Amino acid sequence: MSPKVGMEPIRRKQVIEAAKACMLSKGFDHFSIKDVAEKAQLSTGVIYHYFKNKQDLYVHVLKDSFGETELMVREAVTKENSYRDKFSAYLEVVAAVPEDNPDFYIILLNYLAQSPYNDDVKQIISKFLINLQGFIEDILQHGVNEGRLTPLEQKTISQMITSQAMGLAFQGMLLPQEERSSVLKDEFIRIFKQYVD
Amino acid sequence: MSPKVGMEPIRRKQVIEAAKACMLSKGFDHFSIKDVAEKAQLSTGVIYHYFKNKQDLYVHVLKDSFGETELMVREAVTKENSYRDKFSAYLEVVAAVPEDNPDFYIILLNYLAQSPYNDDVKQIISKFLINLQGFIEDILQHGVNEGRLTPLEQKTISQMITSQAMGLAFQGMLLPQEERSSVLKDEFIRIFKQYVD
Amino acid sequence: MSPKVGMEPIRRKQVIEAAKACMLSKGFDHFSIKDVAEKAQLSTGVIYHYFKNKQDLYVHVLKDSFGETELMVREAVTKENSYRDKFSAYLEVVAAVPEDNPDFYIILLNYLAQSPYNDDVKQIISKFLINLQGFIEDILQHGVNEGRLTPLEQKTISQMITSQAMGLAFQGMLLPQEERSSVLKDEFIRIFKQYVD
Amino acid sequence: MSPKVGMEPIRRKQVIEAAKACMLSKGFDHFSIKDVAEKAQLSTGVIYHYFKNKQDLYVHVLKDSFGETELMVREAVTKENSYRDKFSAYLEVVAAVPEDNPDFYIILLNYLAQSPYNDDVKQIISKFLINLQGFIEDILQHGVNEGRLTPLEQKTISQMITSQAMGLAFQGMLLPQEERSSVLKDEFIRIFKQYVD
DNA sequence: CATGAATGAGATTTCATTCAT
DNA sequence: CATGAATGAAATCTCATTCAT
Repeated sequence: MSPKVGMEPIRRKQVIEAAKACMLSKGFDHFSIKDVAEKAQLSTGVIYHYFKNKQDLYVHVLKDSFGETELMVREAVTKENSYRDKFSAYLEVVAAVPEDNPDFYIILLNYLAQSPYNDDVKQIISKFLINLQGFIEDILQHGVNEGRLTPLEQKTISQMITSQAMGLAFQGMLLPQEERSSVLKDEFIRIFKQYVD
Repeated sequence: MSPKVGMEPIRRKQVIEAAKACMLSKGFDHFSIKDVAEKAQLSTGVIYHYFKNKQDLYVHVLKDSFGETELMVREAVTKENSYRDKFSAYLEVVAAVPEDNPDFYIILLNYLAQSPYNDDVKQIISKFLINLQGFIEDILQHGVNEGRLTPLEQKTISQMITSQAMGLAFQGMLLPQEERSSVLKDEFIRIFKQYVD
Repeated sequence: MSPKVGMEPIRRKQVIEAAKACMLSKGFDHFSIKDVAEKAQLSTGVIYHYFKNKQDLYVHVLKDSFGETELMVREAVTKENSYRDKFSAYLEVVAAVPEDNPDFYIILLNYLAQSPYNDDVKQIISKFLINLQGFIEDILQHGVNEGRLTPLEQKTISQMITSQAMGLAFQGMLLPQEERSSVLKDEFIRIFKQYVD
Repeated sequence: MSPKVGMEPIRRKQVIEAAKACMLSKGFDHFSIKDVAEKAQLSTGVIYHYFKNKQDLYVHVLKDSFGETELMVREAVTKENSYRDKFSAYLEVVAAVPEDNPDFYIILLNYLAQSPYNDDVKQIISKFLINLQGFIEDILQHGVNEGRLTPLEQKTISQMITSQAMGLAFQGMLLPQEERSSVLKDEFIRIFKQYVD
C-alpha cells in the first residue's frame, strides 16, 4: 500500500468504526488497541499516529456516535413544519432509536458509567443531552410565547422526555419485551403528547 | 495477625463494602483487588479466601446494593395501608433514592453497562427490576380486579415508572440541577399518580 | 472428633494416601496442600503437624509407594524355592506391575523427573532400584558361585532387566497397546530367561 | 531497544533455547517465564509476543528437542546401505544419545511425566516414539518380506529396543556407572543384534 | 506514513506456611 | 491435637505506548 496524503479523515473514521465494533463486541473496557488495529486491518502504530492515546480514541468514538444520533433527530424535526408535528416527530424518532440503532444506547450507557470519573466524557454527554433537550425547548418555545407554558414547564418537559427515553432504552436491554416494546413506545408518546394538547 | 473462627460473614461484608467504595471512587473495572485489600486493611490473599474471584466479588457487591434498596422500597410500601397510599409511598421512595442513596445509581449504572457482556449481572439486574415492578403491579392489582385497569396497562405502568426513575437518576448525574431535581421529582410523581385517579 | 493419642501412624497414612491420590489426579506439581487436606478430610493445619513441609510429604509418598512395590516383589520371590523359579517369579512380578498397579509407574516417572534437582529423591529412587536389582543378583549369585556367570554379567543382567521393565512401562503409558502389552511382556520374560538357561 | 522486522524465527529459537536451559537447570515446572526472559535477555512481554502462553512454549521446546534427536538418528541410518548396517547404526546411535546429548533424556523424562495430564504432550511424544520405531520397522521390513520375521515380531522388536534404550538412559541418570555404562550399552546392542542374525 | 517488535508496569490469582484460638 | 483464617511472595499474562526501521 503506497502511503498517501489526505488519508487523515479516512483513517480516523476507519479506526473509530473499528473501535466502536470492538467496544460493542468485547465490552467497553475489554478491548485492546491491538484488537482495534486488527479489526481495522492496520498496525497498532498507526492508531497512535491519528489519536493521541486510547483515551483520545474513546472520546472520538463518543463524539462520532452522538453526532450520528443528533443528526437523525435534527433531520426528523426540521422536516416537519407545524410545532405539533415537530413535537410528534421528535417523540417518534427518539422512541425509535433503540430499534433503529440499538448500539447507540449500549455506547451511551458505557460512557455514562464512566462520566463520574472522567470530566471530558461528562461534558460531552451533558452537551449532547442539552442539545437534545434544546430541540424540544425550541419546539415548546411557541407555547411559552403564547403563555400556555411556563419556562419551568418547558425545561421540565424536555428533561422528562429524554430521561424517560433513556430509561426505557436501558430497561429494554435487560427485559426481553418483543411486543411490549411497542406498547411502551406508544405509551411514551401518549404521555408526552399530552403536554402540547 | 489474629485468625479466628467464624470470620466469614464479617470478612465478606468488610470486603464487599471496601469493593463498593473502590468502585465508587475509581469506577467499575478501574479498581484492583489490591485496592480493595488496602481499603479493607486486609491482604489480597484473604479476599480469595472468601470470594472465588473478582467476578464473584462483583456479583456480591451488586446483590448487596440491590438488597439494601429493595428493602427500603419494601418497607416504605408495606408501612401504608390503602392502595392509593402504597402507590404514593412507592413513587416517593423511588424518587428519593438518588438523594437518599446517591451511590446506588452509580453502582447500578456501572453494572448495567456490563450487562450486555455478563449474563450473571444481567440476570441479577433483571430480577431486581422485575421485583421492583412487582411492587407496583401488586398495588395496581386492585384496579385490575375492579376492572379499572387492564393487565397490560398494569404492566406498562410499572415499567414506565421504573424506567423514568432510572432515566431521571442517570440524567441527574450529568446535569447539575439543584432546585430542578425537586421539580422533576414532583413532575414524576404527578405524571404517574394520574394512573390511580 | 475427640483428639486421641496414637493417631500418628493413622494420620500419616491418611495424608500420604490423599497426597498420592491428588498427585495422580492433578499431576505431580499441580496439587496444593489444601487439595490434600480436602481429600483426606482434614484441615491444612494438621498436615503440617505430621509432615515438616510439602517436600517432606513428597518424600514420604515416594517411600510409601516404593515400600509397597518392593514388598510385592519380595513376596513373589521368596515364595519360590529353586533359583530358576525365583528368577521366573521375579520376571513375572516385575512385568505385571504396570497392570497390577498402574499408578506406581506414574509416581515413579514423576519422581524420576525430579531426581536431577532433588538429591533426597535421587537417593531414594537409587536405593529402590538397587534393592530391586539386589533380588536378581542374589538369585544369580548361584550361577556366579558355580562359575557359569561372571560378577560383571550378574550386575549387567540385573540392570538390563530393571531398565527394560521401566522402559516398557513408560512406553505403555503413551502407546495404547491392549493385546500388544502381553506380547511385549512375554518377550521381556523370554529375553531375560535366556540368561539362566 | 532495537525493534526490527522479521525477528520472529530468531526470537522464537532464542526463547526456546532459553526455556530449554531453564528447564534443565531448574526442572520442568520449576522455572518461570521471568527466568526464561532473563536467560534470553529479553523482557517477559516479548515471550508472549511469540508464544501464546507457557504451555505453548513447552510444546515448542519439546518439538525442538525431538526434531534434533530424530534428525541425528535419521542421518545415522540413511548413511548406511545394508539392512544389517542400518540396524547396527540405529542401535549405536540410539545407545549413544545419553552420552552425546545427555540433556535429551532429561527433557524427555520431564515431558513424559506430564503426559498423563497433557494430551498435547502425550501426542507429541507418542508420535516421536512411533517415528523412532518406524526406522527399525523399515529396516526389519526386509526380514518380513523374506519370511524370516513376522509383522508381530517386527513391531515387538522395535518397541523392545526403544523401551530398553529409554529405560537404560533413565537408569543411567540415577546410578553412577562410568565404566558400567559402556558394558550396558554393549549388552544392549548385543541383545538386539540377535534379532537380525 | 506505516509497521510491528519491544518494554515493563500492573493485574489477577495461587499457595506454602504460620499461628491464634 | 485440630482448625482454618491470614499472609504475602511469586507466577502468569495483558496491554498501552514507544520507536527503530
